[in-house]
Amino acid sequence: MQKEAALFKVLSDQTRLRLACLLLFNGETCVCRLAEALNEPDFKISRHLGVMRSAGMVRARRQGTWIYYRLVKPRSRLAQSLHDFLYEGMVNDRTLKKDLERLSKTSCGEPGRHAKKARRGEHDKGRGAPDDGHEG
Amino acid sequence: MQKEAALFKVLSDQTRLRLACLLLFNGETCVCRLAEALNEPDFKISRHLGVMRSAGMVRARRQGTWIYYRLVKPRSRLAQSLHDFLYEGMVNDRTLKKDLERLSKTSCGEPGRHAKKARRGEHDKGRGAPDDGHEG
DNA sequence: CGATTATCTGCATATTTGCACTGATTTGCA
DNA sequence: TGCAAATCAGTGCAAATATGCAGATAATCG
Repeated sequence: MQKEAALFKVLSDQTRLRLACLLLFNGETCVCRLAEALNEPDFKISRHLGVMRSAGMVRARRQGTWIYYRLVKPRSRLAQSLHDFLYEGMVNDRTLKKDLERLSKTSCGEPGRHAKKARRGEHDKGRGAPDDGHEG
Repeated sequence: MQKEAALFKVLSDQTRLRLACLLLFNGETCVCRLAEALNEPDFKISRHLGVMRSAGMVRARRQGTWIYYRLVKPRSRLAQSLHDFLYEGMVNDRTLKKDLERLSKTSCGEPGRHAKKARRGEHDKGRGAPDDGHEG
């Protein structure tokens, strides 16, 4: 059951859990928009997505300059249960709602959008609004 | 969603995942029998049970010399989903079957049983059979 | 009370993990 | 080919975690 423990480990990090939820509720999304939605630097998001990909939880697709990530379609009963579990458990989550809200306003430089994303060094640290402190 | 991530973190350790499964499938069990079932030293099991208890996942009940642990009854939809998820995902797990098998043969000194448990220093390290390598 | 059994805790150590920084790679475009 | 933008990968550091050992605590029995 090493495999299952590893699955839980992937979701034991809040950043990765937020990413998984965003992909679950928003579908395929590119890295830069995810970084904006979470208000975190891109290399951090990239790294966590790499962890999730290594665990076989997400898959990447390249289109031009951008790389789009999506949740792997559940093939096993276990994976389907996990998706259901995530969906039911998070559908009313406050952090997720905020993330989705930010996501809807993102513009990562995709064609037809204005590029205005958080640059390296001016990310989340030290903000005032406790968006994701606790909601249970 | 810090709370949910913490829940996943508890189960991200294989020892704790095995304990959770044993409690899910076997019900309330005392520490010594759990330690025998997992073939791990008692203090290690005690530590992990402490982590699970701090997370609100299990509850302890003292009866004489022994302390019995059980999974907390799911009260939220999320917790119920997690139990279902665990049950469905692990019911056919090889490691769990071995653990349950060992558990059925345990005798931690409870009234009416013969005491014959692993002593400190002679636990699992360096066995030959890869019981829990991978089974999915 | 003292001995025994079961469980928990303090301390030290090894491993793991997250994070920031930097450089390399890939892609688009002229 | 050369340049710019975005993502990926390697390194060093600090914090968190797991583990082992020894000792402490709690309950039972004689």
